[in-house]
Amino acid sequence: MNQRQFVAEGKSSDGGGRSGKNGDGTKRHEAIYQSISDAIIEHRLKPGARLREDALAEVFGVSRTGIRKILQRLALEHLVTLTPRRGASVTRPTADEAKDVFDARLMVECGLMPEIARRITDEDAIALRDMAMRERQALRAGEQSTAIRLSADFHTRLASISGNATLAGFVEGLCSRSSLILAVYGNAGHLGCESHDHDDLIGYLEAGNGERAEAFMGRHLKAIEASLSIHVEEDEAPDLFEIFSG
Amino acid sequence: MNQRQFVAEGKSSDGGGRSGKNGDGTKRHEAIYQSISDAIIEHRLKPGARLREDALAEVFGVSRTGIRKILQRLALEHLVTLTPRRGASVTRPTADEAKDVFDARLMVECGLMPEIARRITDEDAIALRDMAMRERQALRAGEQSTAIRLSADFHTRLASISGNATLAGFVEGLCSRSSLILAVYGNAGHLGCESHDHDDLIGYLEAGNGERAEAFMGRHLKAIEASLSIHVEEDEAPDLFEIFSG
DNA sequence: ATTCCAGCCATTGTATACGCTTTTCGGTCC
DNA sequence: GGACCGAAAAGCGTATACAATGGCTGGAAT
Repeated sequence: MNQRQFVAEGKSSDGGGRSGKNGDGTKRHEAIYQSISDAIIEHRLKPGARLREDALAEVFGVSRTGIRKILQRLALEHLVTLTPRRGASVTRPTADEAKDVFDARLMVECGLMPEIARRITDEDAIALRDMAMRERQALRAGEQSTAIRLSADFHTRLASISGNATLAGFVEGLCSRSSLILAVYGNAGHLGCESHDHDDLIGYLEAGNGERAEAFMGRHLKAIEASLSIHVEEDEAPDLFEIFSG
Repeated sequence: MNQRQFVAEGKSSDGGGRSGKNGDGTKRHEAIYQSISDAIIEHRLKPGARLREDALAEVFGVSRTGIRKILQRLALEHLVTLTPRRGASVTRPTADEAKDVFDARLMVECGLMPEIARRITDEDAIALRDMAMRERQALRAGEQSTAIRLSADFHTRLASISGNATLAGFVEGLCSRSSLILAVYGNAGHLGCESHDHDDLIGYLEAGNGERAEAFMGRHLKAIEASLSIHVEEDEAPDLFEIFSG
């Protein structure tokens, strides 16, 4: 069960110890952030998993300082939860949070459709079709991690076509969190955006039919949300107050 | 020009130096974050102002470590810009960014209106009217800082009534950035949400007229955006390539 | 046998130290 | 007189050290 799943990079080239102290550390940290973020989104790190600073520092060959920075960024994006003296763990979204995230996606992604239909280029459509195809392939091959990741990438890429970097960034965060929600509330075998939904959507957008794309995206997201089994699990904090208040 | 505008808190009670090492540091950092954030939103720290880690650490009586954490959080919220070896400075929003932010506000804040009209309570309305009143007072008294802050608070509070914490948080960030945009592109004397717009809006919401509130909010935000003078200042990076390419 | 308490250990929070890069200031050369 | 180059200083990036807290385990008492 050793989590050697991370690429530790060839740190043997460092010689020994703390030689290359300030060697383009920024990019290094960005790569580590991506590694952890990907592992969470692809469910290789499941909700509730503890993320110990020492362990991560050793795995990636950097000091705890850098890991802490990354963990705090992930916490701000709601991908990990930082409990004051307990450290970091992968966020386990609540039912309320899941509803909020999907409501937000419904509003923003649908609202973006008309503008996207106006601005989409041929290259965009080609890239999107490629992603949709790879997603179907991954699903058929049983690679759920890859499929989930590609689905999130599809929606993120789509939003970026709108040209609004702020909204695109927001959608990106929403998609990441949706991946976490799928990990907790998703039914195995029925996950993510199946069938040819994404292909159909590209068709509407290429035709410049923003309204139809908007309606379709609405149904698409509602279908995903409806496929979740949101059992309000009250494992921790069994609501003693409520139980004994009557 | 000493920036002693920050409350340095009574650190004399500490005795001398590094005595209270781990005394509820979390809350302390939260307070420092609020101080800096407020100073930026209220334009006491203007866009472009440099935020040196050493200086901030000394002013607030903590070490650079804590300041760095706060600065990184502010950077993620687009309130400060972190240039790799230069340190932090208050973000100077570009024209594109300003457009993105206001487009995002238009979509999200308007989209939230129907739900807010459905859920608004009497206490909400009272609190909102109070904020609107204080904002008008501040404007009349010439306290622009306070007025800007109250205007952002009003919109933020409004969004929180929707019950969607994710969207409310997004709107909060958008309002903070709007304050920065006003600092750069706003015309003095004509700033922020003037007149009785906010009061009118509360009226529509109390009447449960979500559609009318939505339309009104749309006009309100468009009016603010239109009042900006977005001169595409190309001071830095004088586009040498474009100039000499012809 | 179970529960409570105490001490230890694991792990985070904070500060400080050090190296590297960038900037700025002063001197010299053209 | 101006421009270029070198050195010093200032400030950021990273690592490491230390302190404190919370959980966990072992033991004892009921």
